[in-house]
Formats: sequence, C-alpha cells, structure tokens
Amino acid sequence: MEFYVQHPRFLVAVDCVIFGYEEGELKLLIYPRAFEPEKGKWSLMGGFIQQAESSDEAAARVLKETTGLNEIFLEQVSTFSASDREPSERVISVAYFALIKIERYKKNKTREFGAKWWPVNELPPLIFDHNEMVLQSLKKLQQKAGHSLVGSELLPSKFTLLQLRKLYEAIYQRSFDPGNFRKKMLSLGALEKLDQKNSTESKKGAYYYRVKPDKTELELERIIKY
Amino acid sequence: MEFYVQHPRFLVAVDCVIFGYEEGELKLLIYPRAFEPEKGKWSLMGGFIQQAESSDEAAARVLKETTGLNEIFLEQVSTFSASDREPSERVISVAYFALIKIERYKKNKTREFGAKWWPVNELPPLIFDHNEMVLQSLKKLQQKAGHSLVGSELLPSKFTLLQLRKLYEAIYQRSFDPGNFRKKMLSLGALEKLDQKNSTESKKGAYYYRVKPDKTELELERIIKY
DNA sequence: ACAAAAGTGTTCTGGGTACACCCATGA
DNA sequence: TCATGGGTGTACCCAGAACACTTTTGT
Repeated sequence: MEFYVQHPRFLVAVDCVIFGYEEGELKLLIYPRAFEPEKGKWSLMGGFIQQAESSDEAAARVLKETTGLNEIFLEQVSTFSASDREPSERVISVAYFALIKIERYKKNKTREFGAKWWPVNELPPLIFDHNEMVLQSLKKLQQKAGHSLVGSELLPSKFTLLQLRKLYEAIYQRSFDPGNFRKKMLSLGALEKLDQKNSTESKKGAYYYRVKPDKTELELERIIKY
Repeated sequence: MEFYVQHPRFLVAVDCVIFGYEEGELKLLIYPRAFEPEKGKWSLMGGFIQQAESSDEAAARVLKETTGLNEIFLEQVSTFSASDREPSERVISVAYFALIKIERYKKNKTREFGAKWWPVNELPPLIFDHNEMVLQSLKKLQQKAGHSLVGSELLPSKFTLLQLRKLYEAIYQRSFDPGNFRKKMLSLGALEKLDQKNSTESKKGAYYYRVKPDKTELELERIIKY
C-alpha cells in the first residue's frame, strides 16, 4: 500500500455533452463558464468528481444540477488527459454524452446558468478540448442510433414517423427516403401505433407511435448502415 | 483558480489489455501482481499516470516497460471509477487495449515479470474489475476488426489467407466460409500478393500476402457484418 | 489413392434504394 | 385544385451465404 503514496494525484472532472432535439435540429446545451480560467467563454457543463463518487455518478449529478433532470440517458465517451489541456492546472476529464427531451428541460435553469441550446453544426468555439469532446460524442450518438431507437430518448413519448425521420436526418446529417425509412422502422417491431393523430405537421394527419414499453432498452439489429 | 483547490485529488492509473495471437488462439498477456493488495493474483499490466504525462503516454510507457515494445497499436477503452473498485485505496483507472505480434515480444520480459500469455476464453479470475476491462476490450477489438484490417497488427508482416481467417475466427469466436472470406478480403484492395509461398500449413502451399503499405492505416468499409 | 487446404465459380436470397402511385386535407 | 405529407407497392441491384468443383501435393 505504501507503494501507492509516491504517485501523483490529480483533479478529475466530468464534462457532459448534452444533446437535445428541437425544431428539426440537433442541439447542444452549452453555457458560459462561471469561473477562471476562461471565464465567460462557451463551455460544456462539467464538474469535479467528489470523494466516494464514480464518474458515472458525477456526470449524473452535474446533469441534475444543471438541467434539473435525472434518470436520463448517459454514456461515457472518452477520457481526456493531455497534461496541458487546461492552461492553469492539470485536470483529467471524463467526457459523457447525454440525451434529453428538450420539452422536459427546466427553463429556469437557463436563467440560472445562462445556458443556451445551440445547433450542433453551428457551434461556437468552446474552451479547452471541448469541441473535440463534442465531435467524439456525435460519433458515439450516430453509432448508438444505428442500433437502438434513440427516439424514446430525444423525442416526446409519442411521435410521428416524420418526426423520427427528421431526428435521424439531423443525427446523420443526411436525408432518408420517407417510404423506405418508414418500412424499415416499422419492420423492427419496436414501435406501437397509437389511436391518436397529429395534424399540426401535415394536412392529412399522421398517426402517433411510441416505443413499445418492453423494447425501450432492447438492442436492435443494425438500423442504419453505418 | 482557487476554485480548483477545494476538490479532491485521485490516483489515476492505466491498465493495458494486451492481445496477441498464437497457435490459432487469441491470447492475453497477464501477470501476477507484484505488490499488495492482491499480491500474486492475476492482473492486467498497469501503472500510475505521472506528472506531465497523458494517459495515452502512460499506457505506452507501461507497455514499453512490460513488453519491451513501442510503437504498437493502443486504443483507449473506457475509464473505470467505481469508488470501491480497489479495496485499499481509491484509484481511477483508464483501460487501454493493445495489439502486439507475439513473435516480437521479448521473452526475457516473461521471466522478469512472470507474465503469461493466456487464451482469452480460458482466462482465470483477475483482480478488481479487470475481467470487465477485458470484456469491453474484446468488444472494441471486434468493432475495430470489423472495419480495419487487424492482420497487420496481430500477424507477422506476411501471412496467408488461412492465417488471416483463423485470426478473424478467433476474434469473433465463429467460423467463416473459406471461399467467401478470401473473396471479401481481396475485394477490399488492401492486400498485396507476394511471390513467396507458405508450405507449412498445407500440401499445396498458399501465397503470402501483406497489407499494402499505404493501406495500413486506412479505414475500410465494413468488413464483417457486426 | 486420399485427405486437406488453395483457389474459383455459381446460385439464391434478403435487404437496401429508387421511385411510382394513391390518399387525405388545408389553404 | 394544388401542394404537401401520409402511406403502400414494386422493380432492381448488390452483397452475403451456401456450396459445388477443380487444383496441388504430402503422406
């Protein structure tokens, strides 16, 4: 055990790449950093790991503190540890990505932290290596969306196939053939048609669907060739 | 900056999941832990991150120290941070996986550390969460092998298609149709046929191939449906 | 002669893609 | 009536899987 003491100790942080989906665009929740260094510059939500807290727990805590939400999807992306990644002092950071329904996001938190939902492909420069974290997270999100239905994480609990398709188009930055997309998604057997229709987005009105309760966590076949 | 000081600091380690390939089997290099706690139990190669050293650099250093090799393939897998993952003292660990050619591995290192190449699917229980690290690394390796040619990392510089297929069968724990596998691999355009033949593994003798020099780092199309 | 890998060719199928087409309805 | 999305059907193409078959050579 005395073998341990001679080694250096480090501040370890988590940074959260928080994805939301709104107005046909994939968005990211970022905020102006509240303290030095780089105070005021755009940054991901982050925080230091505390004693007796795992990085998963720390990420969930940061998310709770900054968005008011818990029990949301969170997945580790990668650890960033370049010794000069923060100019003033060395910090090792574990990046996480989160998927949240913007509708559930508490607006008052926006005021509290000055946070802003920003379209992913128009992001301003972020501090340190946060832009790189975003890039890697987007890749992970694409991978995840490729074999599990991210609809339930990013869309309201009921959604139309148009909405689901637009979401996938936003994630992959490409378009999908409406007919083929519909058939593919339905063929997976994870969607349940509801009796309700949505008439706000088309004249005819489209049926709502939801993810079947038992399929929410199911790992599906490859959905999108990727 | 004074904001930083109030937060706890942690020992941060790297653990290396070292894959090799020998006698038709995918193997892992593990060794008996040299110090308490859990001294003598089977463990991955690991070490603490030093000042001014990134986790990537630390992993490369550990690999160099324990195998004598450098410039080998290394990729971050995940960070393990459960507060009780080591019984005596809290250590956060970043897991890496490495691919090495066993032929290049210095045998003297085996004696020095008591290390042993162990078939992946017959692993003994390892300390702490090291078995979980291995599982995740194997998944990452399968992913990597699915769209880049791991032959150049794990096989000698020239190899037959039988050897390459056996390697893929070991990685995916399944069999591939010899004819189809051959056609698929050749169709990628990343292999170069040599004039030499190998006669040790078949009566007829099979031509050696090597990965085209400019294709070693190329990200290829999806090779294996996965 | 036979076994076993090397190497090539053929057939079949399923999924993806492109695209045509009808339906419903608000403006 | 026309534009727009909703929803269904069809034809084609290609990659993968299965498998037949021929070649070579050591035993």
